[in-house]
Amino acid sequence: MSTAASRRRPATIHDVAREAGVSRGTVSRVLNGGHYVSPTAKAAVDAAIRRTGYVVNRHARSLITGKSDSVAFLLTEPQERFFEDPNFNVLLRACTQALAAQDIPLLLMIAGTEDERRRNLRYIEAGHVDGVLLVSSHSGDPVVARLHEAGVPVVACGKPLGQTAKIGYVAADDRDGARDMVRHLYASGRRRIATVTGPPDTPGGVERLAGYRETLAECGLPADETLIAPGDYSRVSGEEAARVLLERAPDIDAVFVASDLMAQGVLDAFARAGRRVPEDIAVGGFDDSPAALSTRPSLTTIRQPWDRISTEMVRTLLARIAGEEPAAVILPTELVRRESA
Amino acid sequence: MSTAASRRRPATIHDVAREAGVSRGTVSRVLNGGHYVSPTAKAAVDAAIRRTGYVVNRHARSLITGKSDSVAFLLTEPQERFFEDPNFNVLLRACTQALAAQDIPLLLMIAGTEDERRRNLRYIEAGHVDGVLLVSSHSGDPVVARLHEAGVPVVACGKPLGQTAKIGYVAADDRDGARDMVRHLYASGRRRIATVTGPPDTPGGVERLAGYRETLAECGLPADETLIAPGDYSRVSGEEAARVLLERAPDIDAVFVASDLMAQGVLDAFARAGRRVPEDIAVGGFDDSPAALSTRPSLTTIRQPWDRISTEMVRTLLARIAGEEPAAVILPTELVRRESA
DNA sequence: CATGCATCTGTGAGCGTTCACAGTAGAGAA
DNA sequence: TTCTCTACTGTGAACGCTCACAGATGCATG
Repeated sequence: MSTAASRRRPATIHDVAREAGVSRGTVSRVLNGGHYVSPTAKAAVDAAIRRTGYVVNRHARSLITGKSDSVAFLLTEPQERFFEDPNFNVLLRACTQALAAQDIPLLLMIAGTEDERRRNLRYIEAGHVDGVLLVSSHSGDPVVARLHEAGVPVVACGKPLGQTAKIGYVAADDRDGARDMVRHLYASGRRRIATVTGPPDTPGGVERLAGYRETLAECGLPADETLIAPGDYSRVSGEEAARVLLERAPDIDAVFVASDLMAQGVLDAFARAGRRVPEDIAVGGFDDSPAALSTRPSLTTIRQPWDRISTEMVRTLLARIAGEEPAAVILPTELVRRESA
Repeated sequence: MSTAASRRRPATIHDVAREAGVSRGTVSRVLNGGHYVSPTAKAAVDAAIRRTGYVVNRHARSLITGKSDSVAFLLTEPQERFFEDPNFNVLLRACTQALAAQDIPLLLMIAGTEDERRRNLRYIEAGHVDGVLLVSSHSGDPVVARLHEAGVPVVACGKPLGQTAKIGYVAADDRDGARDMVRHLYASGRRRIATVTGPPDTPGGVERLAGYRETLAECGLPADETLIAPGDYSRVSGEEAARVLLERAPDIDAVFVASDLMAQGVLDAFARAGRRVPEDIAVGGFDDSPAALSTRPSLTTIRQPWDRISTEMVRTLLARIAGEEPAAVILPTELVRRESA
């Protein structure tokens, strides 16, 4: 060995027991809640643990309990989206934190390719994790069904589309957020309100468009399909959609864009076309991602409560693991007014 | 139970042995390389494994081998940076992939607060992971020393500053990258070349500034401290630095900015001050982050080979775990010419 | 004084692996 | 034939923990 300290053999529950003058069983009881342990014994064990620097061996524990005390964060998304989309960062970080508070490690799994998906599924189905935080937007993602079939507790981020299986999920109220934004545009006097949608196989794509349509009807504005341009959440798709809109309907005075990233592209396209925002056209985004602050002008948007979404996902998953039924949690969004609308 | 499939008791090595008509030992040997196993026996075991759907129980294995066959990705950074900096995404994803290829799961640990740091260290020092991929930039980060002291194999991303302990790391050639950029600015005719630096307690902050200084000297340009403005890698710090530079040295015709994120801020500030890029002032960034493509004008920058950095980190760590000495790996950067310079 | 109950404690078994070791069979050498 | 060597195989003993169970103690109740 050449490293500084040779790793000493770590203390076991035996060492602690001997040190404290009690049996293994008593130490184990102290470790697991301390019920049926006399105060004296508990104190002795606590002291012994501190003296020996004992830390439980999770492998040994898992071997007998059959639980791993860890959960997977499984991302089944095309790579690009993970690279580009700052939402994942926020979600991932918040989940890690919420789990860390319970001393549960998070295994990060990314299944971009078919091969990675197979590998990850095998790992999960082998029971190496107690549950899965799933981030996947494709409707009909086979992973969802597979996991459900295998009996692995799952909580998805966003409502899984086209899924017959009943699985738990946590989502922001996309439809309501969209309504808020379109109402806001209407309230500020806009009457030719277009939209750039998300992909139709994602909950956000579907729901935000639905919210847009509902609100137009509610405000008495005519439904006009030329005002609807498709996007795929990427920046460039926003740019392209904006070009399409300007060509098809040059008289638009507002656009509700289904993601901030696309809104960046829209702003660029408008700038290049010489349209002023918000004077000529108001632009509303969705997400309140960090990018929304750095656009010029800064972006009026719908805030998704990522911190709450994450903590709810973790809470729901742990409850699920503990045996509760799958539940759906819908969280409210919030309109953030900035310069673009 | 209400879930679809009740989790069946998974097959053990015993089941496979019985099914194949051999002993546990033989199955174990097949699992671990297949040496000293007859072709007949191996075939029988392989078939039995396929039939039973056997997957090794890693807890049982770890219990006896003393290895966890997993590694931690430990991030000890102020939160904001993780949120904002797209580099982490790329690094994290590539590391996950490189590890997945070896069937080694990655535990994500984020130590923003002192409490999280303690918790994560305790976990790592308990031997729950075989090694650590460390992303930490603060010079004198106590985590580095603690891990080294505990004898845990560590590979850092970027050279750990102010560290007496000899630990392995993988880094891009910051200094050389900076030189390339400044030479490029010089070659395009610029003679008043300023710089916005990274934090002085990070390797990137130090080395990129050193490269800048060296190249100025090499080109015969005078060293002028008023041309050096400090930043902290954040967008706003770039904006602020640009303002400072314009005030102190209004005649600058180029700026080398030590990160793309800061370069965004610089571009904004210049746009607001009415300076055209690149006509009046050329701007060069560093990182080639996704954001570099979406600025207006697009950003000329230095590409850090994140994919190679990640694979090298993983390779080095696994070698380290296998008993090799710590090594330093320096990877070349590349100048990416776009519109801003 | 026996009985019951609640609280506490120690003991053995077993979780699913790997590893060291003992053993078997067959080939080739003496 | 006998011995040695190599290729292969099976068997117990661990690894460090939890869990079920059996005892032990003290106290209230009949």
